[in-house]
Amino acid sequence: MDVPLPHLDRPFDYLVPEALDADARPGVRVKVRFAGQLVDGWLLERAESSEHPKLAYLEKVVSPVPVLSPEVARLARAVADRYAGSLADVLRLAVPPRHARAEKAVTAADAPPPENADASADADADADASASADADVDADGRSGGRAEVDPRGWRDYPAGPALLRALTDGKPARAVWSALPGEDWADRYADAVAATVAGGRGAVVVVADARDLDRLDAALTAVLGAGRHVRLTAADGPARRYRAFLTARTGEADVVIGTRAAMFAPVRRLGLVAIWDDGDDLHAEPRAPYPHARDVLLTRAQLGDVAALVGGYARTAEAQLLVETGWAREVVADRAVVRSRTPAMAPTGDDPQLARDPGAASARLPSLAWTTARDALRADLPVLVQVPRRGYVPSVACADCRAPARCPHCAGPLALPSAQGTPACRWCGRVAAAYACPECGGRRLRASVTGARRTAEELGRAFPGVPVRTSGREEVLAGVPGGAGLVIATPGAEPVAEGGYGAVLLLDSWALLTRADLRAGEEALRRWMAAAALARPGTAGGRVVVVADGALAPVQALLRWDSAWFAARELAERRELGFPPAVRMASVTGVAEAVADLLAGARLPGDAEVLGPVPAEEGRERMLVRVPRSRAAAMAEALHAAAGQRSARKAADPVRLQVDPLTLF
DNA sequence: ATAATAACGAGA
DNA sequence: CTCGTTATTATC
Repeated sequence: MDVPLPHLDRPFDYLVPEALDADARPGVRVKVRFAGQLVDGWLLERAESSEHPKLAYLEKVVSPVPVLSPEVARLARAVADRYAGSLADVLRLAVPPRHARAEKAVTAADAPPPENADASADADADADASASADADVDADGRSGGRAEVDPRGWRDYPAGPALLRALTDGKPARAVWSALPGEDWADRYADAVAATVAGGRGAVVVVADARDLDRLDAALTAVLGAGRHVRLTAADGPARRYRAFLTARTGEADVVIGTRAAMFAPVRRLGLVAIWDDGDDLHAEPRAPYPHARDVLLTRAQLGDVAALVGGYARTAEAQLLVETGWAREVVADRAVVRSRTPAMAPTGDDPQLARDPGAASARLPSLAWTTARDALRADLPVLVQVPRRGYVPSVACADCRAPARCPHCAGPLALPSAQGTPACRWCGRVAAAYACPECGGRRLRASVTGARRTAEELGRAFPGVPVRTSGREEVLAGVPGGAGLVIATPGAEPVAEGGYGAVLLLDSWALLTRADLRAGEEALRRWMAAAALARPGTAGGRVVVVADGALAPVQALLRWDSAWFAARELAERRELGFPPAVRMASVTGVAEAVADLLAGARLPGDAEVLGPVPAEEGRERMLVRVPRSRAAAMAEALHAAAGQRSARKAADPVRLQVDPLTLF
């Protein structure tokens, strides 16, 4: 039933009228009379009999195309359960809205045996190159005794060739991959997909944004040719999206790549799920029940005996957990290879007062950063400058060592209610009157508001006569030429430079590191590594300057190019503090009475801790529930059931449930 | 939204 | 005790 009410989150039985018998197959969209009105629904399965005494008839089959495959139906149920959500909400994410014209075009081209004509004169003059039903590989998949995929690109990683072999052999290998700097990750993913396809199976690959998707698309086209894979992304609009979806559903394409809209893509004989850069917060779905692409894909792998590949330059704490629990194996390069590929890296002091360097016209670049950039430009090499975007949440940090201040009781973030007030915890509300920094013993606190106001002009003035390009929110550059030039980019928008950058400057790290966020360190490292990966190796003159204290752990991890070390440390710390992914958390947000009401009705597992309240956006508050990972399912079930009770009695004020919310503070 | 069902209270 | 009215709850 396509209603999001949690108390209706279960199947209902209907009679199938004779006339609809043929079309009423599992997976089709239907309309049924429910509580007097016509509602949309999904036909999950046909049964001989029903427990229910008086059944109504199915009103209509919306379309005979079974858009919900049994595999995806099972996955959607599992995702709903994990996230304390309703199946209907997940299905809304999993199956794109029907587009009748696109459906007609695809089924018309599909129903008669393999026809080459692209009959979509009506659809649009779409340059849908990757979806064209071009014919050298046919839909029978098997594509027989195809030679093994050349593992050359994976040879830098001792476990790499074995991974490709396992994929071709159809084994459910699970890998956490740490990419080397300078690695062409899209080519490596294309190898993995090709290896899977060579074994007669399909693949789903999810990336964070359109730029990564274009890169992967190009790499796959080079390896597989056009027609074998299809792009699935919400940015393509409803018609194209639905069309790509159907192309996968019918088995015409057995590889689906896309942004998180693709995570539920119905691929036949699925053999591999993969995600690139799983730390990017674009992988978190912003609509209920807020599933994360990594978790959806891993659930899919788990349910279906499917291989999984989680890769990035930086490793997340979640990926580290997969490694430490033995669920996945790490695929990493030897230290010697890492050293030979890494650009020369150096930290430099970041105190704004130090920036009054006589050589730097802009007075904002520390001298090491300035000279490094100058040298690269003189060598006719491009220089990348990474500048964080403005608008990070202000928080409170130790005035002496700048460690974020945490509550001694529950490790929540401290905040200063007023300039001269006493710091208080934003989670448990306790006042931390006698706060002493656990790092350095300092007793003074400061508000860490970031004032990063650097602009391209400002930096351009520091290097007169050098062409300056910017890449950011409004306009993202995919690539820049190899000669001398300055590129100013915000994190995630760094263009690839031909031949690699001669220098990469990472500025304003302080703003990244003091963010009131559990993932601040991990996120800073992720962004730095993504930028540093674009530099030439040190042996070819590539240099990276990070404007940060070299003693800080994320900086250390960058200098050594060792995000596995950092992720392990991070995960250990989260175990200590009781933070995800070491534990499972859920947040309950709404007006105070509603939140209290829901929690009062929730039969939470005995060892659940309830933290809060914390003020949330206007008038609302937020409570956090924390359980050991072994109780995760029970917690989700209890919260979903409690939400069901409330919706059944039509409680007015809505409550938002989020399992593993992206931000905790 | 609407129908069934349970709960309740007044009057016979 | 029964009937009529009103809250409650399930909705194939």
